[in-house]
Amino acid sequence: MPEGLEAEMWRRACEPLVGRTIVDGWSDVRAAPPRIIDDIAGATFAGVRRLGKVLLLDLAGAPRAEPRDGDLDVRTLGLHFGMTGRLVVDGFAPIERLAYASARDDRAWDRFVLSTSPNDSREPSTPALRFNDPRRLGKITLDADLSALGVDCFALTAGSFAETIRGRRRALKPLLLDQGVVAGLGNLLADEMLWWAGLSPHRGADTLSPGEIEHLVTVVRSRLPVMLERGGSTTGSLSPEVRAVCPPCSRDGAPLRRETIGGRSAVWCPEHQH
DNA sequence: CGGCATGTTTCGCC
DNA sequence: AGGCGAAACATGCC
Repeated sequence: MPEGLEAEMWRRACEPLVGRTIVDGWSDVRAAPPRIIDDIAGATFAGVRRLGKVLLLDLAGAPRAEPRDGDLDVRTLGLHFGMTGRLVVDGFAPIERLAYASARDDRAWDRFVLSTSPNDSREPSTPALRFNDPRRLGKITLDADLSALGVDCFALTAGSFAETIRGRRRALKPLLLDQGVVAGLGNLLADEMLWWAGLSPHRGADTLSPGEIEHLVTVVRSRLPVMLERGGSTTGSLSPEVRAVCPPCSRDGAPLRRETIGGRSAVWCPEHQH
C-alpha cells in the first residue's frame, strides 16, 4: 500500500459512493469473511473515513444474521490493502500503477467487488467498487477492532508522540513503522520523514531531545499534505527510483546508504541524518 | 532462476 | 510481562 497517503487517495475516490445502496457483490473467501456480501447487501454507504492505512466505509441499514439488543445501526467495512491492493471506483482508478506491483489490471486478481444502486459508471456492467490485489495480502473486514492503532499520521502532535514513545528505546525506523505508535506511515514514508528531519533511522527513540521530537512531528505534518497532492508515498526525495540506485543525496550530494533495519529496507543519508 | 517488493501477524527469545 | 527481530504469508516482476 499502499500507505496512509494511498488510503487517503482512495478514500476521496470513494466519496461518490455515499448515499448509494449496495445491490450485490462478490468476494474471495481468502480476502474477506464468509458471507460478507449477505451481511452488507441492502445497506447504504453513509460515510467514508480512514484511519492509518485502513479505508473505512460506514454502512447504514446493514442487516444482521443474529440481531441483538445494543447493535449499532451503522456497520463499518474496512479495506486493508496489504502490499499490492488497489481500488477502482466506478471504473476510475486514482492510482493506476502501484509501485512494486503489477502494471496490469487483471480481473483475475479481483478479490472484492460491489455493485450499487444507482450505478454511476458509464458502463452498466462496471462495478461501483473493485478491490484488486495480485499478491493477496490485502484484507476486507466488517466491524474490525481498530483499538490497537495509534494516532493517525495526519493528526500527529508533538505531545501525543512524545507521550507514546516515552521510555521506549527502539530505533526510529521500526518505531515509525509501528502502526500502534503512528498509524499510516509505511516503509517509504518513514524513510522520507527521517530524511527530511535529519534523523538517523538507527537513533534510539529515547535519545531524542524535545526539540528533535517537535521537528520530526512538524516534518510529518508538513510533508504529508505535499506528497498527497503530488500523488502519494512514491513522490518523495526517496522515491522507488532513488531507492533502486541510491544516487547522491539530493540535499548534500553524499552517497545514500541502503541497508536492512528491522527487517525492512531502509535508505538514508549518513551525511545529514544523525 | 534468485532476489526483492509501499504489509501484518505469529512465534520464539530475551 | 513486554518488547523485539526473524520468519511466514502470497505472488508478480526485474
